[in-house]
Amino acid sequence: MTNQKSKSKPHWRQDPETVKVDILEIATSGFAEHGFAGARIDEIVGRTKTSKRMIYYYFGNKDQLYLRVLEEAYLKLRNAERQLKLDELAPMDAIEQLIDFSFEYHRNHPEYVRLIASENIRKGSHINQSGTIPDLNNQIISHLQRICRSGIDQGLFRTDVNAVELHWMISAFSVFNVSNAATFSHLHGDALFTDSGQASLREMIKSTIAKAVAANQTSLE
Amino acid sequence: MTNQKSKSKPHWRQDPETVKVDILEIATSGFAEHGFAGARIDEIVGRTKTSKRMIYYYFGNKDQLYLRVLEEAYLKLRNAERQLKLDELAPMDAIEQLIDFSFEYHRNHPEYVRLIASENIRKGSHINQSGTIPDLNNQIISHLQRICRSGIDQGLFRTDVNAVELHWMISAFSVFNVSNAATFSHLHGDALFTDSGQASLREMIKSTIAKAVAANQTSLE
DNA sequence: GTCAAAATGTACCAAATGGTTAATTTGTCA
DNA sequence: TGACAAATTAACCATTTGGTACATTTTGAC
Repeated sequence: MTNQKSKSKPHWRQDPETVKVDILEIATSGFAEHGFAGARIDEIVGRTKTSKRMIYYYFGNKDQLYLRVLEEAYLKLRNAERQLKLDELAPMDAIEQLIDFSFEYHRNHPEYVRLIASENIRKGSHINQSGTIPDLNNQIISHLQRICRSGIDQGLFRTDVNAVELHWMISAFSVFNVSNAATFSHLHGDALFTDSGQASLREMIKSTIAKAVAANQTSLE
Repeated sequence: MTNQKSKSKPHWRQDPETVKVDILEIATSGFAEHGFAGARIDEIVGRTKTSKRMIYYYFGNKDQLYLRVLEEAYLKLRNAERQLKLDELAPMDAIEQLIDFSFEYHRNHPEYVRLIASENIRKGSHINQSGTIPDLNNQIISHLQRICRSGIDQGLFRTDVNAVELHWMISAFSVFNVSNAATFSHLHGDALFTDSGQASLREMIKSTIAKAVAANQTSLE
């Protein structure tokens, strides 16, 4: 309505960076909302400040756009993860803090979980083409390995704790809690998904994993 | 090539049940493979013995077909689950057997996991319209409740174990193991997804959950 | 100021896709 | 046996969708 259409000269400023960020953000929510196949380029464009042409200009096609979105999502998670100061903590505290972080991060970034769910439906066809993503994810494992080593050395952890298995467990809880919330709460009620339900779930997870990694305290056997 | 095209009269027999089953089976694999949005009616039809018209004749449209596929998948899981004779077992054994079952069932029926993953991307929009599915899923919870009650009464379980939380945990492990296998194994290696890796994962889950529900054995506190 | 390269807008397109129309055959039962 | 409903085939359609052609404007270097 109030657009300056009367001006004879259409007038705009070049701003590649902002355009790219804009596209990437909207595309993230678009793909997260509907999955890769369900997302619509036109719908994404509609919510963008720019035109469809720009998506193809900067990102090539739908697949490449999705890959960039995925890479960005992984990058953000691992960046946040890196800011944790786990090495200063006692091993068990470090693990509990990591669980807290993981649980809350996934919960607060459902778009990350959904992107990965969609990627798994595609059997990882996009992630396989990424050069950057695998590197990022070594961090968390080696971090966990340091913690495990330390816990074992101090006699606090079972000697056979495995960092990858541990990460698998923490991820399973954190991811499932978000990825399957819709069907689970529909089938079994939403008690677990209220704020207090989530808080107690998180505590349960921590104590569950703590018991799983803890060395046997009894001297039996 | 060898089709009887020369015959002037096209010749076929009516067989509604077989047609419906055929469609449902192929549709299951189609939706599981590509998700709801990614599945293509034409592709499904192509693998069917019947024609596209039949899908619409019997199932109405893509959404309703998907709903029927989903319902069928839930039905099969709960049917299999019902055949477990858990009530005859000691509480802890019952839980471990249930974990074994759940873990293996999901692993052997990835299409079930994938259908639900897709359904969650849609935020449960289909499952919400099903009258049959919610009923089915009460079974497992009440089953777990009996086990928990029994375990608590015998002093074997913590008094605050919660059947829904327990089901949440078992599901989280069983589902994540399949739903995120593609990305997880790409990022962290496939050691956990070989036969022996899966077996040890399963054992770890059982002992982890066993410790989580077990009453404190020490009389400290 | 000129000019080429980068950035953007507008209009358009071919293919894919979910769904339908119309006609034909099969089965059933009075 | 013939009429009528159920089952099935084959061709067709409107819309959506990812992607593009082409013109135009902005920017920065010289």
